[in-house]
Amino acid sequence: MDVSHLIDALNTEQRDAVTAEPGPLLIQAGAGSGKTRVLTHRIAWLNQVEGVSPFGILAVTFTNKAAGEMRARVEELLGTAIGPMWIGTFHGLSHRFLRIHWKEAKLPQTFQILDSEDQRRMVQRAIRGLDLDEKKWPPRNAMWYINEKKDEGLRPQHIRDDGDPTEQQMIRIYTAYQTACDLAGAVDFAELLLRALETLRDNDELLEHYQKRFRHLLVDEFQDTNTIQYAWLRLIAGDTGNLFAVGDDDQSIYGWRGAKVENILNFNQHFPGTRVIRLERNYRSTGNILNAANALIENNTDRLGKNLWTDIGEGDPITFYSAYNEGDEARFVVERIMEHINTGGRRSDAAILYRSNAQSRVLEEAFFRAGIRYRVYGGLRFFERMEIKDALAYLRLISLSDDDVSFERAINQPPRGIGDKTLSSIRNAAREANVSLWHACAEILTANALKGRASTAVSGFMTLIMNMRKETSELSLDKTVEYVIEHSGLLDHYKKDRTEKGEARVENLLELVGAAGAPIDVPEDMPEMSQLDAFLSNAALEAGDNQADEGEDCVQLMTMHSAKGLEFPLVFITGMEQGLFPSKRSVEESGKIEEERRLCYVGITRAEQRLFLTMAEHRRLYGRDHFSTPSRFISEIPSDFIMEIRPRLNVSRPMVQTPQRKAIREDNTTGLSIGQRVMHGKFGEGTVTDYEGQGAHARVYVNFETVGSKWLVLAYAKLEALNTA
DNA sequence: TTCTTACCTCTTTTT
DNA sequence: GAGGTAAGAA
Repeated sequence: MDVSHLIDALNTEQRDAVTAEPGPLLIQAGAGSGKTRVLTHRIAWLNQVEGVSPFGILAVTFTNKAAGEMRARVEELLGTAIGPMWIGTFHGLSHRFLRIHWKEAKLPQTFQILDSEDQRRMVQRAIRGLDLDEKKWPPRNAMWYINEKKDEGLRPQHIRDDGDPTEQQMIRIYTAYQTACDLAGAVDFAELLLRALETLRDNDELLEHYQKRFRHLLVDEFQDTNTIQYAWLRLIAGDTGNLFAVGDDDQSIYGWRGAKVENILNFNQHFPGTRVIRLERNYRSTGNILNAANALIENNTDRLGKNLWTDIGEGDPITFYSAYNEGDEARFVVERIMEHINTGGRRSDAAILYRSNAQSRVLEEAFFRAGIRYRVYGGLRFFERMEIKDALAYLRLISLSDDDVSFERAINQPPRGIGDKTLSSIRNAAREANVSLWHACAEILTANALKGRASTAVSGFMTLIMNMRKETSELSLDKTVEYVIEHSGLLDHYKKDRTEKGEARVENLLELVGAAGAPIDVPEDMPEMSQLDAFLSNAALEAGDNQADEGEDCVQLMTMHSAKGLEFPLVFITGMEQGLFPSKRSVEESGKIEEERRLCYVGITRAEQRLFLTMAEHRRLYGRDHFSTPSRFISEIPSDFIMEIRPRLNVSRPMVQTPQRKAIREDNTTGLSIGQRVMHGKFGEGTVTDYEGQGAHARVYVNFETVGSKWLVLAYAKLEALNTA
């Protein structure tokens, strides 16, 4: 068979990777080195040359987008559909597994998936159920704790509390939450993975079956795998499976949510005889951009080490612009993009990257004023919108009335006279009898334990749900959705809101009907799943895009995290300020700075031709003023590759409102003004960026060049004011 | 019960 | 500065 189309366009290293003998393989793929191409060609190679059936291949990614892209590209290479191949996200594939083996996993057949918001509510209920103060035990923190433990594969009984009361309390919350989930047939994201892992591990027959079936495993973005994902891979790979891992330790930017770079660094130990292949040739960026990236990342210590190169040529130097404030920064960016457009460039060539989402607003305003179309990534997505979640709650109740999260959401939305008091008596009854809210309602009603009005309202709600179930049982999915938004009263409820927001909500609800009309493929190995359940699971797992017109030619705004895996001819990294990027927190916690630097590396390597770095000397963020020095990352880029441009003279100096603001706040009794350079005996030189308090309590916030920002009490810290030239 | 006003928090994000 | 939650007023 002629397989030249699979290898002809590849360089030597890529070809080595694609055609390697079976066995553990670690591909160190630098940014822009063609890793997706290697992955997809490897799959095609396995199938066409090694004769591996699509059934025997499991390929896993982190995002639905990446999974979809991989599937499409493999199908294109093979010229045929590859339906039975397991290509998907860790969560998607675990979900598929659990739908098939729900009995072994001890789940109800119609188990529901909780998204983050559902999960938070569920944790909140557990906390209230334990009679804990929500102020002291914020649901969100408890949720983080639970997810962290689940991501490490830990159940409450596995956690050692070491007598720590906080830990003990968290374990109690975890336990209560898990009990509630099991009762409601609810599975959160982390649970999908953990439950799949446990089911496989504790069931020899299943394990043997899947180990035999999936002789070839391929993983993308391997540096982002966390403990449980890695355990999942190792379990399925077994001792003889072939794991093909593609990753880049320099692009590991998700340590804060449990990703373990160690999985790459220790790969050899777990898989003896691992062959390592490095892809260092970059096909994306100019020499200047790559050199800057290489020099920056050199400052990290824990690296496998690699150096990107290109023969594209040097290209333009990187530009650094220091703006007066965030408005001036935005203006600079907009002007550069205007120039680009005026010389025939496309808007979609340009990406504006920032560290935190809060930075997008000023940029958005500037683009809006300039009349340039833009698109912001991140934020609320379609299936996460309030009105959509309301409608989904009704649909879930139709499918499984024991779903407590949906019950709480639907029962008084739209308002039907069931208030806190009635609801809490239902909750209590449910907790005491250890049954779902729905079940408790039924019992309360037969026992006649509610007052007249509440009783009518509650039984009215139950009848409504039961009627919906009956009336929609024969309807198609989109007709079901239509029926539900109509008869639940949701549509009328939102129609009453005549504001723009309300109108958008009504539109979204109608769009949901449309979404339900689109065909959804229930994979053939999940035959027992109803259309409705498939739709609901899909809604949770793939929350949908946040903006409809994706194909439009517009400027892209996003965080550096969400830019990973993307590339643009023209890239702006904004907010290059000490304290913002690297973030204040990462400077304070030791060891965090390296991940921050990797994030910067990711940002830089997104650029193909032109890269602009900008900062604002003065920035208002979260309603507070910040005065900053340039990010240390700027100085880590050798001056050969970067060109600093001075502000232009025709820019009217924007208002730095310190005088008025001082009057509003309090008198500055520190004797130091913001922006003042100071010298500290231990910390060295720094700049005053804030102050607070009076007399003996007066403190100043100083941004030191070497140790970052610190609050200092003036009475103790001997600060020497320096003259600024 | 429901609507309105005060208070708190606040990196990064996918599933 | 905004969004979400919690206590007060109609």
